[in-house]
Amino acid sequence: MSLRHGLLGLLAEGPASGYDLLKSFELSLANVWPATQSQLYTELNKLAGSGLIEVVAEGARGRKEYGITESGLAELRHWMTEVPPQQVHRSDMLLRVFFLSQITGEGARSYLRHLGEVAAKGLEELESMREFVDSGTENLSVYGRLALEYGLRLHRTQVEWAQWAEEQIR
Amino acid sequence: MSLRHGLLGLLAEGPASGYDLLKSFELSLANVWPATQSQLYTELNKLAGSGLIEVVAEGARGRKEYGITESGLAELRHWMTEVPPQQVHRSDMLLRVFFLSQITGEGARSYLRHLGEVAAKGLEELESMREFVDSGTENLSVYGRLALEYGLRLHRTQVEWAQWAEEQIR
DNA sequence: CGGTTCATGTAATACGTTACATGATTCG
DNA sequence: CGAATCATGTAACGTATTACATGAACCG
Repeated sequence: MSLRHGLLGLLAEGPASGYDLLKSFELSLANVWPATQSQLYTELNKLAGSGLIEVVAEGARGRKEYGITESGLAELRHWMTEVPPQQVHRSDMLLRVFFLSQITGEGARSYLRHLGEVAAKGLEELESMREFVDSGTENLSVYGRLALEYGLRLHRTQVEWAQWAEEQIR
Repeated sequence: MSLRHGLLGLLAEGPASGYDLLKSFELSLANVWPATQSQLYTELNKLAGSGLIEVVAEGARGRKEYGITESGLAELRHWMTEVPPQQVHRSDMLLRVFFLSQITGEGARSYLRHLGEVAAKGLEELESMREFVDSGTENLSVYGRLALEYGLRLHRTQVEWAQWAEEQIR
């Protein structure tokens, strides 16, 4: 249900085409709400159908630029302020942890080590992203920075946990 | 695809009915891989159909006790060791953070405060869960403890981040 | 004997992924 | 003029949620 709100949120900052929005999802929202091309175009048509967005311009190659409508803005604000955020995260990574007794001790340690490495790699990426953002060439909002910082802290936590967890298995 | 492996993992520790498994999902796996009753029974039938589990006993009230088969164990281990964990989480909570500029500063602060409170509450719950586990009455595996510790650290991180984030908006 | 718990299933709907399909325009 | 990029869409399939539906057995 939130792809819809991701699109509304982006369109609230200005008109854009499906193609533009896809790029935005790939760049800024990739870690928060990934979406496929297919899903995105379908949802745009649904949103236009229900009047939350509308085509404001048409360009070359069938390009359709969408703008958010008043009722779209209302829906966005309603979602922001009234709809309680859902706290359900599925994690196949953690699910495996529950079943580590099914493999050998060395297998378990190597799995946890791997998790640590992956998290460390993700952390590095986010750090270079922050440097890029801080250099000023890219204008990420204050709020984008908050989200980025969340990612940084989360990854650090995971790196530390993975190290700790590996040590527990002896 | 991982509900399947959650079921296999639980059945690897001993036979159980759909009803039993549902309780296990609600208790131990609720924070890692929530599943509904409907989904679970459907998946059990699929698993039995493909020979990864089998009915080992039938009880009162149509109770069917399932056991994992050799090929089920093989599939579980394959998933544990060969299939790379997916690192894709969607978070409507963070998505909202990206769009906080759409509401007032006070609205934004109150949202972040709320996130902190929710995380703090979750943290408390996990802490009492740990106490319960450590008291020894309940026998959670070493690996369950690792997952629990992950949850604790994650929640602490979120509490701290929410406080920090709220201070950034002035 | 009546309410709770045990126990299993189906149907409709929504959301997400992968693959398929097509074509216009720009740029070198 | 050919490759890359821009640009949009559909179809099939798998997974997840909600609601509906049913009934046996246990316990007080």
